[in-house]
Amino acid sequence: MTKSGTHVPRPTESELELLRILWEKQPATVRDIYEALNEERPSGYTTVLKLLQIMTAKGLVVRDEASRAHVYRAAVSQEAMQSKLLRDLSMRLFSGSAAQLALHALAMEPAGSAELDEIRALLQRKAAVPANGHAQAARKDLQ
Amino acid sequence: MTKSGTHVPRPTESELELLRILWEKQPATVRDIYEALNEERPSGYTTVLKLLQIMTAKGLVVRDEASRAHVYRAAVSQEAMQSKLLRDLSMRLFSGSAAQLALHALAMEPAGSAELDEIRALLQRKAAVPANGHAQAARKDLQ
DNA sequence: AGTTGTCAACGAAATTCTTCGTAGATCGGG
DNA sequence: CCCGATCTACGAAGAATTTCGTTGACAACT
Repeated sequence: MTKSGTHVPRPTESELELLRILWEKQPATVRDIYEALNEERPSGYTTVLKLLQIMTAKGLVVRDEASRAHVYRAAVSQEAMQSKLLRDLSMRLFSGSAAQLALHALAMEPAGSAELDEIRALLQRKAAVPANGHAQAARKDLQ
Repeated sequence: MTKSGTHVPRPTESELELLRILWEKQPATVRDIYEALNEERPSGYTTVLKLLQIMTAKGLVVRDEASRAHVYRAAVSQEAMQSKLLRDLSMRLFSGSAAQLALHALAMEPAGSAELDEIRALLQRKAAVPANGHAQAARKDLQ
């Protein structure tokens, strides 16, 4: 029973590790993922398999069972998961303010990286469209 | 044995909940924390006590056993924990780039909030002093 | 056809997390 | 001095997480 429900749960530590690999290399078989994971840390084949089965049940990944070696894909995009976990952390530790979170993250960052220019551009855009505009488009993903 | 070692571990879900309360109200007794927690969700007194004992062993909180009712304090400031978990998340999900993380967080945020001005100011400062790295993140963290 | 290798499924052990009941010590009043 | 309230410590149950061994199916090679 594949719990075809709507809500994608928060991945655990290990599950997120597999998702990272999937976003990089999907579609992928258990063996693909197993080998990629073992370039980062040692792990058994059936360990990976079991995790993927659990993740399938949770709805974190989807699989194609057509060939003998099942083929897996992430059920959510990396961007959606980033949004989800950021919102999560901002609730948990930043009084729900993603802007506070961003401010803190920027303060930790060395100056002069290319992303800072992107951020300036984003702020410019936000200033141009005062007080809502993107707000909705930007927050349609979670839940 | 109180593991007075160097590394403060990542708090679990519940531990972080207690830390949030402590940052707000410390120093606090078990009862203080218990009552504050129960304004958010129901929980038993000994549940809170046990958690605090575990957190003491982990080094997440420190306690003063002078009076009969022990008095607890967070062992790390909220800012330090924010940095720690942000770095964590950026490693786990943003290829280690806190700037990417910040960019994503900002994109989720409604425009026009007061924090955006702070961020503009911060970027201004970073532009003025290029390539200074961690100088700013090093500002007062502990109390 | 028999042997060898790969696969998914299952179960289960080890660990961590969460919750709370119970016991024993201590304090304040009567 | 005894009673009830409050406190810490201890242990343990239940859930979630992480890991992997074993089994049976299937395939591929000889």
